Amino acid sequence: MRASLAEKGVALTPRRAKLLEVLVASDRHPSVGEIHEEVRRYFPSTSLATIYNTIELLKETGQVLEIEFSGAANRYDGRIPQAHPHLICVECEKIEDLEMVEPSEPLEAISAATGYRLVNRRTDYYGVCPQCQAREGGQQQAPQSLP
Amino acid sequence: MRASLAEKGVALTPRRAKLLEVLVASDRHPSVGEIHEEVRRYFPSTSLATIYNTIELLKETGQVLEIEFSGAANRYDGRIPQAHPHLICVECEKIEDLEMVEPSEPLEAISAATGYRLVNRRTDYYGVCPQCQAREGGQQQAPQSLP
DNA sequence: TTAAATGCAAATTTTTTGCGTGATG
DNA sequence: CATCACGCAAAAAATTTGCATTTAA
Repeated sequence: MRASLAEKGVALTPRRAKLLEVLVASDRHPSVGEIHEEVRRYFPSTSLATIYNTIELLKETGQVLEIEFSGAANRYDGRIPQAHPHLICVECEKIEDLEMVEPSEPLEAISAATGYRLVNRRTDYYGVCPQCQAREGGQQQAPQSLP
Repeated sequence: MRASLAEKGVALTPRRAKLLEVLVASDRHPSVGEIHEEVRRYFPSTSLATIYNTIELLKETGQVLEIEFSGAANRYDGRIPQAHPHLICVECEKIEDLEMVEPSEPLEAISAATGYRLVNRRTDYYGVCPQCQAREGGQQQAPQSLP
């Protein structure tokens, strides 16, 4: 993973190393803001722009998967950067990896049928997680933050 | 469709009727901006806020499917508001419905396995459409606009 | 006439960009 | 000393909100 960065000729600075670590250590699919907070615990002067820049680098080398949202901040998956299904709680905004589902059609079949040169796929399931269901009818829960 | 609005107790004003018409008449998955332009051709004083408001109403009654993007504007599908796969060209930003693919797992199976109460699904394939491939190597094309 | 619909403009939020400084090889 | 990393602040872009006015049941 670090090798990919080296290949690209970009330096693995301490800040970037920490960002990589945060990304890989978390299975919570953190947002840029959350990554920023974590990195700042070790490098308090780190700016948001640097986080965005570094994530851009990682996206280019396919080392992080970006999960886009319009209203809210994008979320990032540094553990399984290949496209895979996610389970998204619409209440607490938790995002989980969903291992059980494999999309039926391979990209090649769709490519052949449509003429598109496919580069990526996104499959997300939206719902209410068990914890939020249990809490239902009671008061709302604040969206989660990193531990 | 209009009945759904009536049931909800909201008025079907001329602007809203036009917006519905634009939404259903187009298979291009227009953005709010594009819808706005179209509606303005008939009601020039229409504001963007009204478009956003009305789309919010339609979302609540499940009459329009929102396709979220972070960088760009969201796109809307008023023809097939049920979740279904889309084919998205990353160059010209065209969005097509993809009929051939049916996600393998029914929501119920995933619900049972995960404990989530699922409400929606999103499946998108990203690639370069045949037209943009043909143009490749040449100059870039401007993103499409409504006809 | 009472409530809903709307226009307008300001505010919010996320992400991008420009520029100058500083670190590093 | 030349390049890349970075902080800072401003800029962009999409969406939401507050408020006053118009429309309409």
